[in-house]
Amino acid sequence: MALKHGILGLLNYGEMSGYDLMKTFEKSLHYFWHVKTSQIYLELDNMTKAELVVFRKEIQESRPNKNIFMITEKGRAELRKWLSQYDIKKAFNMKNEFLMIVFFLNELPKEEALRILENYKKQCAEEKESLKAANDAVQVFKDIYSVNKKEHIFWHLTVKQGELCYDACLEWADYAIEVIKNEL
Amino acid sequence: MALKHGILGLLNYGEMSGYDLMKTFEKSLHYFWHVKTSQIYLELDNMTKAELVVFRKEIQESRPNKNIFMITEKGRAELRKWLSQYDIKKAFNMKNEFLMIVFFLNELPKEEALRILENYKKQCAEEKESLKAANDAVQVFKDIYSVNKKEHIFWHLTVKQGELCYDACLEWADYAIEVIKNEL
DNA sequence: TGGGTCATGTAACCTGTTACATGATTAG
DNA sequence: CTAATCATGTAACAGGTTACATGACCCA
Repeated sequence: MALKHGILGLLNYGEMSGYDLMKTFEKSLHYFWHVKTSQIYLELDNMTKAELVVFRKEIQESRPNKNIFMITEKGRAELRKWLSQYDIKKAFNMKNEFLMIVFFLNELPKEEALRILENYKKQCAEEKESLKAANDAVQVFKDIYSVNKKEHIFWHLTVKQGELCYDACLEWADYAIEVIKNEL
Repeated sequence: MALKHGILGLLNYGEMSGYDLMKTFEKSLHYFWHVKTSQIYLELDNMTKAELVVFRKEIQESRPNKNIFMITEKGRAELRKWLSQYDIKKAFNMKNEFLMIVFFLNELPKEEALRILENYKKQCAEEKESLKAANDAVQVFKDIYSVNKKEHIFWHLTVKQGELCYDACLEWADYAIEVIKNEL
C-alpha cells in the first residue's frame, strides 16, 4: 500500500495532477520507489472512491485538460496513521533477487561469476552517482515547497541512506571478487 | 520469477519435497527472500506443467505421503540462463517502504520520528544478529550437500552482504537520530 | 519533420498474500 | 495432553507490470 501513502504524502505538500505526481515521484522518491505511470492513475481512482483525495478538472487551452487532486482530511488521517503505526518488521521482509543469483553462482564458471560481480559493482557506482541528482532535486523542492518547514531534513536523510548502502555494496563487491579469485 | 529460480537452484542440489523446499528456504535463503508455504506448492505445480521439474510419489507409513521433486534438463537450462542473463539493473529497482516513511516523517512530531528511528535501529541490530544463524546453517548445508564442491563460498558471500548492509543501516540510523535531535 | 513533453487512461496478466482447510504423528 | 512437526493444498484478493491506446503542442 506504499504507493497510496506516497501519493498522500506528496499531495499533503500541495495539490497536483496525476502527471505532476508521476514527475515528482521520478525526481524525488524514485531511487527507493519505482512507479509506473499507469499505476498512479489507477491508484488515484481508488483513492478518490475511498475519499482520501478529491479532484477538480482544470480546463487548459493549448494543453490537455488536467485533473488536479487534493488530499482530504480523511486522507491526511490515513497518512498519519500509516506513518505512526507502520510495523518496522515489514522493512526487513526483503526480496533481493541479486543475492539469490549470488547464492547459486557456483553453477556458473568462475569467469562468468566474476563478470557478474564486476557488472554489479559498476552498476552500484552508477546508482550512487545518480543519488547526486536526487540530492539536487531535494534542494530544488526545498526552495519550492519547504521554505520555512523542515521536510528537507528527512529528504536528505533518505538520500544519505542510499549513499551509505551503496558504499557498503561496493565494499562487499570488492570483497566478493577477491574471495572468488582466491578461493574458487 | 525469482521464486521459480530459487526452487530450481535448490532442486539442482538434490531432489526434495515441497515441504523440504520450504524448510530449506527458511534456513538458507530466508534473509533475502521470504516465501509463503502456499506459494511453493502453486509454483511447483506450474513448474511441473512447464516441465522444469518432475515428481514421484513417495508413500510413507507413519507420515503423510510426499511428492518428491527433481529438476529436469530443461529446468537446469532455465537455471543457467537465469544466472547468466540476469539484467543487473533489475537489482536496483527497489521498493523500500521504510525510506518512504522517513521521507514524509516531518509530518509527525519530533519525538515520534525519533521513536521510529530508534525502533528501526533496534530491529537492524536484531536482524544482523539473526544472520549468525544463517551462517551456521550454511555450515550445516556445506557438510550435507557440498563436501567437495564450493557452493558454500557463495552462500557465505550472501550472508556477508547482509552483514555489511546492516552495518551501514545502523551507521545511518545513528546519523539520522543525531541530525533530527540537532536540526529539527 | 521528428522527438520530447504534457496528459490520461484500459486490459490482460503475473506475482504474491491472506485466510481457510485437513489430519496424523511425535516429542516434551 | 498439548504444541510442534510433517505434509499438502484451494480460493479470493491485492499489488504491480506490460502492452496498448490517443493526441496535441513545442522546440530544434
